[in-house]
Amino acid sequence: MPSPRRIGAPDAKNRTVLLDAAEKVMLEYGYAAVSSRRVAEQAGLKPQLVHYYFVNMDELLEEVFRRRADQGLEMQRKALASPQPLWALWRFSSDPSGVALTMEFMAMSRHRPALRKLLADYSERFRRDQADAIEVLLDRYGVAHEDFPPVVASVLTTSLSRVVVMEESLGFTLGHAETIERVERWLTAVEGEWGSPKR
Amino acid sequence: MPSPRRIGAPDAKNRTVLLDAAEKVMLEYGYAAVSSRRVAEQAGLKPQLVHYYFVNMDELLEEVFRRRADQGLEMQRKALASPQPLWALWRFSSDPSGVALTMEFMAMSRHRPALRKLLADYSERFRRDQADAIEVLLDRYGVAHEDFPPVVASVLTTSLSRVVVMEESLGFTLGHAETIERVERWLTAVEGEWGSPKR
DNA sequence: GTCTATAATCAGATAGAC
DNA sequence: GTCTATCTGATTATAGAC
Repeated sequence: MPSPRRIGAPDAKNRTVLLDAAEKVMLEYGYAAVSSRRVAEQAGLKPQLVHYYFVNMDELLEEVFRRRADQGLEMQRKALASPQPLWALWRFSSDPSGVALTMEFMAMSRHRPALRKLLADYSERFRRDQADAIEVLLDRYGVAHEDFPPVVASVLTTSLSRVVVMEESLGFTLGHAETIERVERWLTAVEGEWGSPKR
Repeated sequence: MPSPRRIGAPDAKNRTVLLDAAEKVMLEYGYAAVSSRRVAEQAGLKPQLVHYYFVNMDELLEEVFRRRADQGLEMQRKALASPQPLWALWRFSSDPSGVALTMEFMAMSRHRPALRKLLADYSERFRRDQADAIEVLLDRYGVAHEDFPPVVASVLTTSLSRVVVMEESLGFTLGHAETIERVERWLTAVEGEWGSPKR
């Protein structure tokens, strides 16, 4: 009943090479281009090796996501513990390749139940970490937020950064400067200029 | 030099059937599933007919986008001319299939220059129409907006509705209720409850 | 003007070689 | 434990039949 095919060790060097290659292909050409052949070509390996290290293409994609998402959670934690946490969060959320990969995975997930579950779970962790940190920070800065739950600030940050970065990648920027200016003006008011913390 | 292949008339019945089928496949299975075979199957036609009516798959995709985007612009105009224009805009922007298709096209566009240009052009028209209408409406409602340009309201509306709808399609809704509540509370304040205009 | 038979290429996956 | 030869089917596209 179980797949009789043997699978390469999780820590084998070529496995990592293939994961890196898959991520690069996805970023550069989109998820639809992540075929065993293209990934192998990018990795400088034979296409069949993809099927040696991963039971199927879905598993490869899931591993790419998991690896990157774990890195992201860690980076976000560092950002939220930095001297200007809200600024750092805004900048982290506006990272073009992070946004691009997230969008690829979201589009892809709509019809892959396993991947969708994975995305939903990680999204929840990202938002929860953000909301928890924002709550502490607003209190520390003395910003009233009885009628502005921290989780709403998290949704807002994610929404604005994602859409602005996505649109920018299309070469469409109408309204971006005005929007970003307002976000950054607020950030400066509570945390000082980016790079020179208030306290 | 030019393609010697003959192409079916733009108003032929089967051409429309194929466009409908392509849109449906895209919505249900994602852009990567829009192959001549799947589209033809959905349309109840032979795969080769796709290549008779469209020079290639990219052209088919472009036509699907153009058709839907034109419909969308028209629907948005109607929404913005309705008795509760801001409510109508919010609801229009939160249409799940509209958002899903937009996301598919955005993901797809990252590496198809022709499609990207098309998307950027239409995005600009959507935003401009929104910003222009919002400006008139805020004045009419007596909402001060010296420091809140209408185009920022447009960016905000698009960002929030898109991300919330996308996340919902993943089954991830943390913070949505709180966010939507605040948007709708504001809409109610300026235009009355949805369905019962203030004036 | 509309559609089909068929070529050329590319995909995922596996059994088996080293 | 690592990799390859190879099968099977899908995909785009064209040349040509009705």
